[in-house]
Amino acid sequence: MTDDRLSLVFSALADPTRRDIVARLATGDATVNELAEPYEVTVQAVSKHIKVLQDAGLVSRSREAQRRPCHLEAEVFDLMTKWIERYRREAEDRFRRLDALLEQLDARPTTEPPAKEAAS
Amino acid sequence: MTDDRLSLVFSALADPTRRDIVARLATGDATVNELAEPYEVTVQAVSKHIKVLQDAGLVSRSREAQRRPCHLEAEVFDLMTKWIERYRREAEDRFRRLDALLEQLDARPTTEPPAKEAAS
DNA sequence: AAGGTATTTAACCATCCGGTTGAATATGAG
DNA sequence: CTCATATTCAACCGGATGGTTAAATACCTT
Repeated sequence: MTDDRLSLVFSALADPTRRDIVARLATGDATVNELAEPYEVTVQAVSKHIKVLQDAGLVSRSREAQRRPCHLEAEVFDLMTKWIERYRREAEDRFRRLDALLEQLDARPTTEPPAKEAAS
Repeated sequence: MTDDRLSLVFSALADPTRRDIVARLATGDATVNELAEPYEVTVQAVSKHIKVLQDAGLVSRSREAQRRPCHLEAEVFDLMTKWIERYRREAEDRFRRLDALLEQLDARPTTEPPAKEAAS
């Protein structure tokens, strides 16, 4: 159902542990075991979290002996930012227009009725 | 489990229908019935979606006769943008530093061995 | 070949989530 | 009061999700 990229990214970041992992990876690459260490959950659970982040394109892996370090892919953030900014801007523009309209109405003499369709 | 605001917001936007509703609300307020019209799902399902958006602070309601128009609250986007931008910046900075380091190494004379412990 | 470390897979479980139908509530119109 | 409209609440269902334990895989070391 949620196979589009944006859904995967938002969904991945909806979990606090996963956001935490992203925050940790922003300071440098790390292995599953290193990432799992601070948490109480098993390393398998963290492995699953990383799978989710990977499927969302937020994390990539490499190989280095037995280890498989995780690397944060920052570009994916753009996708979110673009979406967010678009609708925020629209909503704020609309708000600004409404605000201007109200100011305009406010400027009129209050003796007149509220201008309910002043036909013609 | 996920009662923090950021989780609620990301989780709310992880659903395509809900993102669609947000997009729709960015162009103007609308009632549940109006919002439900374009979709195949029942109006109850849309009502639930709106509840989720409301709990995340993305949408507010008012009353107007029987209707309860939905209004998009754009400020909440800031929370996400801040979080996203923070880690993107960190990751990009790190990338830039690594890039610079590689360039620096690249500038060295290639006649020398790759500087990996010149043992034996 | 044998053993240790890092990681994933498999099977399972409880809970959450998005959807349904059906009944309840709230408000306005006759 | 009664009816119609708008919305929510309640109970239920199937599939996803986050967690577990136990076993398998991958790679290095000896």
